[in-house]
Amino acid sequence: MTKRGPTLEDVAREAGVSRATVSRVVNGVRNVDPGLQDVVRQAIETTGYSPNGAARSLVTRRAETVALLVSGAGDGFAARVFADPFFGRIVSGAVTYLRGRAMHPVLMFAESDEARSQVVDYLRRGSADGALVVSLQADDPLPQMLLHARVPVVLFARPPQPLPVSYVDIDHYQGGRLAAEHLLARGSRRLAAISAPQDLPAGRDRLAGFRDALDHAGRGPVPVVEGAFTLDSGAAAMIRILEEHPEVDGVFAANDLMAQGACQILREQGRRVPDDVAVVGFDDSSIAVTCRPPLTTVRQPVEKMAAAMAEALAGHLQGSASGQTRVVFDPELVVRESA
Amino acid sequence: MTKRGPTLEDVAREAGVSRATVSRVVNGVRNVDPGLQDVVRQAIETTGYSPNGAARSLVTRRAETVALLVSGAGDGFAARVFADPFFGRIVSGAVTYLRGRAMHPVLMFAESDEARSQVVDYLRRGSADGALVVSLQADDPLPQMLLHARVPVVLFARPPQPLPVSYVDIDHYQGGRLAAEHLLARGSRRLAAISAPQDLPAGRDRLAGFRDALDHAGRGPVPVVEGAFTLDSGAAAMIRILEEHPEVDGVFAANDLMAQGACQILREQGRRVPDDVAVVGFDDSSIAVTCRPPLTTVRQPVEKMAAAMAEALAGHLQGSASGQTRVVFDPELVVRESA
DNA sequence: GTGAAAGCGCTAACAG
DNA sequence: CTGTTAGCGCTTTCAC
Repeated sequence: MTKRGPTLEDVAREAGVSRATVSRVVNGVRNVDPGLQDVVRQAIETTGYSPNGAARSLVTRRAETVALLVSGAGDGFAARVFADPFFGRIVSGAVTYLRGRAMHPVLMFAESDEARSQVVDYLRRGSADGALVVSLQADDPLPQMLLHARVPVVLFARPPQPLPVSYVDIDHYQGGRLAAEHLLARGSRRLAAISAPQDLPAGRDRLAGFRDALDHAGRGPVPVVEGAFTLDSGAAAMIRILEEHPEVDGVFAANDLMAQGACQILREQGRRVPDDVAVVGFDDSSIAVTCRPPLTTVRQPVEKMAAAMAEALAGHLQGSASGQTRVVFDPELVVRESA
Repeated sequence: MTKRGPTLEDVAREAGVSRATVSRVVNGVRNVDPGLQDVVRQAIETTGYSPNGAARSLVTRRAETVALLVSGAGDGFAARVFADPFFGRIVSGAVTYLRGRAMHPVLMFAESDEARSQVVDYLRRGSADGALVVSLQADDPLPQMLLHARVPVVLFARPPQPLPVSYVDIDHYQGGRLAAEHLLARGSRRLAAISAPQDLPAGRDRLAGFRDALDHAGRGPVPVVEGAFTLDSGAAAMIRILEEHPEVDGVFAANDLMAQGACQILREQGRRVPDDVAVVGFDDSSIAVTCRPPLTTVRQPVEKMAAAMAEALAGHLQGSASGQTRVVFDPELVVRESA
């Protein structure tokens, strides 16, 4: 690693100009004679020069990098996170936006106290200019830690506790309503819900919207089993619902992965989807398409949301945005075969 | 962003010592009086000091960061990558190893020419010290670009063209044999294969091992349909196999995702797995467990392989490893229900 | 329009 | 064991 590439100095010598001029050319600052520009560019070419990021960051105080943080807990966290295609969409959306602004996204996992403090450290050191964070736990301390460390941050989803922070979200309540109304409209009468964790605002809102729509239609209270966003938890919830309410003919699962688990159980128990039991999921992740049958689901425009997060962060970084930015998107029902 | 945190200088003043001493304490260099150490640590505490990464990197020429590159092509690449749990395991393994060495993994996608040059740029700038790369395309130019830029790199899997580069892989040929022998041993006689892309060494080797084992057992040539590692391609291949060889009673799919696609088709066409048609997958990803029925599959110790990659890279970085490191693991058959 | 010079915050010899 | 002294490679006033 004693590979010391050429520096500005080398290029300047080669081009017969000063470091300052080379710097201006490299950074596209005008006020440089077009002729000289060519000479410099030529010199850069022949020397194979590439600017040193550390030196640059040291003076500009910018790393041109933003951290994309996924926070949660447990062993094999990265593997579990990737099990839900949801995250691929977030990353995709963020990457797409950032790429155009020449910012580098770096994905990091914060699944333990150690990992969290390493992440905060990374930001405090200035290795990244800000963070986009997706938090999977209600009691996740990461957002607070980041805020406390004065790191510019934008969250995916409104945090469980009120925090002076920017975030991007969808109207989950409305999403729950959409699911209920669709099930009702197609004729399902004995409904049940596999909810998201109720310590998450999204979980509460989706369920509240679902329930309110049902109440509004005079379709009283429904059985609810709480899931954990995983395939297994969806399957387990479905089993319990079938035991306790064998007459069920419509289920709203708070994400697609749980809906898939529910479908598997239904099929195993000989119920046809949607003929015997209709199933509505949430997210419209790739699972919705590959699931058998393909899922009717409430779509979150995740890529757009991620792009909005990146945009908000970029705004904060260049100081054009003050205070908190909060963007709430509308969900949309996507009808496929499961309901 | 005019937030200029406290510097070494500030801490030194607060503690009444020189910058050098504070630096020593921060970096855990001994030769510092224990008493002074406490004073310094106290000063760090009260000032809320955190070292500046750029300044440090500038002199150490190390970013304490390694890039984890996933290279391929196409729209929504990140989303597709995440659709295969395989990557979660790679990330998991690498992260686990790196964490202990206080190195930060940064995940980046290189799915277009633009993205690739940005990635190379990132490395050339010194923002990361080296790269672990997972390449999904036979003609991927990224490894070459990295090598050319003199970036320390370790690949996941042997590259299609011989390259003077370190890599970690498994014995795919042996994996194909394991699959064939298992299918034969359980009594399947009319076999077929859904292969991986044949421009990939892994794809060729898996198929060769499968075929050779069959030949060896006197079970002649088998129909082969090439897939693309995706669920859909597995399903499509299965459909074609059923059309052309309805008598098939055993299938080897070159990864779990394609095996899952095959299982879905088989079920839809009224074939029981494994009773009518046995299916063997490859990878032992989380899909193998969640698939119905759970897949018998050839396991790649992906987490260990990723850790080995990180270890090899770390070796190169500290200069203790010279030339290329090549590690080849043995695959292992995991028997579940599908065969 | 261009160059000279002053750091950015840190580590690493080198003295003492 | 501790302090002094040089830079690391770059951007950025400030003169010219």
